[in-house]
Amino acid sequence: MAVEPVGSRQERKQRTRQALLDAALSAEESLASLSLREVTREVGIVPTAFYRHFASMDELGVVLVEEAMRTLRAMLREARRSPGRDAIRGSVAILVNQVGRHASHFRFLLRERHGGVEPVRRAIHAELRLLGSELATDLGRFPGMATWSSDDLRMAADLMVSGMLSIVTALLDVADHPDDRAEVVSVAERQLRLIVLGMSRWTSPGQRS
Amino acid sequence: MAVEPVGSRQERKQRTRQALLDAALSAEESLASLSLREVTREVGIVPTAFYRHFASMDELGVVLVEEAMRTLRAMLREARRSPGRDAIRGSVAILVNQVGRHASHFRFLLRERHGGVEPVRRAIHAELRLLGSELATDLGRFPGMATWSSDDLRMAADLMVSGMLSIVTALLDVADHPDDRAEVVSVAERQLRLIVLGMSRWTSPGQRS
DNA sequence: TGTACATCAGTGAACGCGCGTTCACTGATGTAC
DNA sequence: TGTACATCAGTGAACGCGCGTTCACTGATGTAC
Repeated sequence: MAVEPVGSRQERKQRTRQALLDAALSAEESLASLSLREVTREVGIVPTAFYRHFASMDELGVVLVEEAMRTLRAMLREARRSPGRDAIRGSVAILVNQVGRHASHFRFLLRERHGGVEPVRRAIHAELRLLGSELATDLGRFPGMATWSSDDLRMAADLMVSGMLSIVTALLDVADHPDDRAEVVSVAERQLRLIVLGMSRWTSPGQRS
Repeated sequence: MAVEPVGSRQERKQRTRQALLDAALSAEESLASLSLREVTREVGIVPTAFYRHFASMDELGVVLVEEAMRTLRAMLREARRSPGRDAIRGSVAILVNQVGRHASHFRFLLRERHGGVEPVRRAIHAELRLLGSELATDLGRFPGMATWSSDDLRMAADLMVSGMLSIVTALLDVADHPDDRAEVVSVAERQLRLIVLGMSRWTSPGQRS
């Protein structure tokens, strides 16, 4: 009783493509030192079949950036509409949850952001800049920050993005040591609290004038 | 008139060793995708001569981590004893200066921190943790922070280290666009100011009790 | 429903190349007397 | 100062290996009639 292949030809192609993306994402090493042959071996196809899906590993890498940034965006969207009460604790909890569920996406972004191959680095860089400007717009809608200059909003947004990334870094570092996670969470919450405290006392040029 | 080699055998060996380190440091790619042959080619020796100096590229990488961390430490030391007046502006100026002078060291640390090969990543990770605890001790000596709990000191120190790293990232990103540097400096100064403002209003558990 | 043809994801052989590492070596530098 | 020997940084040939990419192919799936 041979196993029948499932789905249309198009669907199966799509599945192979996703398997290639997943294999590259889950590798320990950076894309720069991951070979096309390793990826196809992992997926179980012959090396030459790779070209049915991507023109090069770089192209695959750029697609992975888009995929990972979609995860990051979804996380921020969730954090943004989290119920008030204790917004900081809630945001960190969402962060912990999402980093746990999509660890490979976050690991990929951090790994390729500085160490990656040029087109991938450029893609990440562009996406993070975009994220910063979106967040700046969002911050401007907060009642307490309505009077901030757009420059200062951008400054605060970038501070939050880089803060978020360093929290993600710390979470990934303790992914294998569950006992240390509580400590990381506690530090992250206090760091955010300190930043928010600073923001609450900040005097934007718009207000100074 | 042939050029005579300069220095003792030991001195010349030392010079070759440093040339290998410099070649690896200045490469665009991560150590993981840099070949031993590329490095020796750059230096102008035969590949097998590499082994007179290092057992492997990993070993060379760990030495580079030590070298780069020495630069980072020197920078922090300089910032620490910078004249008061405007400590934040002064610290950022030192950062800009050092990143300009030792760009390759900072680029190396950021590149290998997440993307690098395992022993190098581990070395960087350990060094940054150490740096954080040193800085926490220093912060505790500030008059205004004498009453902070050691936990909160560590939290603030880690926040400053990660903030510093993201400023370094931004500076390296604009290394080729001198026009954007002033903007990056302005943002960095305001971010630090915001954090210091938060710290000045922070109530450590030690004070709450 | 059946037939003839087109499409195309995956195959497998082949290629030239750069890689890390081994090994025996060379010849200038250093040391002991 | 001169001689005999030891050291050792760098050489060069050789190896087996995995790499990316080419090419002509196969055979199941899809489409037109």
